[in-house]
Amino acid sequence: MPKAKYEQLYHILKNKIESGEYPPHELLPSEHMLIAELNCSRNTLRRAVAELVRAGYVQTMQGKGMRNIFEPARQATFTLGTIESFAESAARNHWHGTSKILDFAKVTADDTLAHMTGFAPGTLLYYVWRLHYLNEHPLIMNHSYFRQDVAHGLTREIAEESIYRYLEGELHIHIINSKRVVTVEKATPLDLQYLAMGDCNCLAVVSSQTYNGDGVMFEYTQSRHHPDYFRFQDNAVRRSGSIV
Amino acid sequence: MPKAKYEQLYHILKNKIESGEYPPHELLPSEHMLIAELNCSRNTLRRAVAELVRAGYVQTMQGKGMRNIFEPARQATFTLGTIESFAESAARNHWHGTSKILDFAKVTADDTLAHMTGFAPGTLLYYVWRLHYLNEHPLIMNHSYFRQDVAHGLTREIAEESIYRYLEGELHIHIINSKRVVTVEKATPLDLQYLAMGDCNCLAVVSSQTYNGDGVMFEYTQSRHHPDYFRFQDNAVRRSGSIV
DNA sequence: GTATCAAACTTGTTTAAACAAGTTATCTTC
DNA sequence: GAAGATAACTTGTTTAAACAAGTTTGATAC
Repeated sequence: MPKAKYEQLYHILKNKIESGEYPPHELLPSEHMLIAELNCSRNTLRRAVAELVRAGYVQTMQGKGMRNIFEPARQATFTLGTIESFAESAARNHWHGTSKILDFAKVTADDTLAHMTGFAPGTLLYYVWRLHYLNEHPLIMNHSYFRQDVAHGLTREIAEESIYRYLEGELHIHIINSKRVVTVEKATPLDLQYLAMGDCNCLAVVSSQTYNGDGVMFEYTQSRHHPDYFRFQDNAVRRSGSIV
Repeated sequence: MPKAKYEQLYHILKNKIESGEYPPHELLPSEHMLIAELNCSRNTLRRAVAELVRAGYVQTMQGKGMRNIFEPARQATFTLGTIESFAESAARNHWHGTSKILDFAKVTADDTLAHMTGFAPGTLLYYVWRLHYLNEHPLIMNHSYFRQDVAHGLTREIAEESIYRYLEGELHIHIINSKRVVTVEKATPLDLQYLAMGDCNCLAVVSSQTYNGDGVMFEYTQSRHHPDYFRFQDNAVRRSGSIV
């Protein structure tokens, strides 16, 4: 449960939109009415609305109002490839997700690795090679590198369970920010061997750099996804000629 | 040039970060100092900073300050697949981009098309089939559908030039919002015929629904990208257990 | 009836103030 | 010197007010 008031308002409005309490493609009540209904200031309401805009739920129009542009996902939505961990995604969709560690090692970043990951050369790292299964099908292969000084004490046994539960629960690391790049790459022999690709010879690759609460990048992960089960959603807002 | 003050501040700070005036991985001046330097209120500054956070330039840390986490793109960055039009992307990167219309037609959305695009069945549409070249190489194939009542008067000749220039310049349509989904699909015979795929048999597909200033979806485009030249960037911010 | 203007809406931007909460440095106390 | 309290920072949240700007409604004049 979020403690900030604007986050609570965000979820209240989001739920009313998703449940259809606010009719699709119609205008929501005006700011004035929502303020009275939700008992908040205009600024706080507007902050909640700004997040709804960002998430693609409503669109505001100066002088007119805000329109509900939410549409329920049309297909059974596989929303992998987000900042959610695999365990979280699986739980949210009531899937049976399991993982297998293929390798766990301590490495030092050489120039090649440093260039690929963004860590400084010489950085001491944990390397974790994981395979994620969904309903017994191998769908995602992850190559992860964690800074040893941040993810202190990480072991193969912990990685078997959930790395993020250890980082957040035990080490109290706050994961704040994640820069991600999605590309499509030719499948390697390793991909073909482990991912049951069928006759596809390419896969979706999500490279992410993750920062902790101190602003230091502590994780680089290259996530190689079976193309049939990869789906990446985004909502872009354009205003006054500039793209955000 | 953005007229809003917070957008000006955003660009001022963004430029200082990109140019290295603020040292990488160091703290920026505090809000207090930036307010004095930029001659603005705290709220306006914080709005600019919030956009820098979203764009992945800085990371704020309560009690500590804001850290510059910008890193210049390491490889010569092909950043296609954004909300930018192909013409805009090409111009920004000083590339020679050309387009070819393969088909232009007026169609009516049947149930299948309606299901795929999100338009209501029976909607009158323009269909535009385009091929985009970068330095003479065919890289992107677009299947676009525009509502006839919104993109009124669109012709094949206009599409040869720039559709968005017509929509924004002539019809004064404000493009506000674009919902996008990235997937990886098996290449069709059409893809192989037009896109010079080499030995790849998959490609990146960006499906987008674009809304105008009235909140009506007026465009659906399926953009099929040559895998070697597809790159999609994103920055995710996670806070207090919820993902935004 | 029609056109025009004005009033009453709507959202967008900016400033100000106060308090909450997390971090760092300093000073005190032992 | 070490520990702990305190003061002085930092960013985070909330409220209030005023004005700007776009849209709709309705009254007025013709």
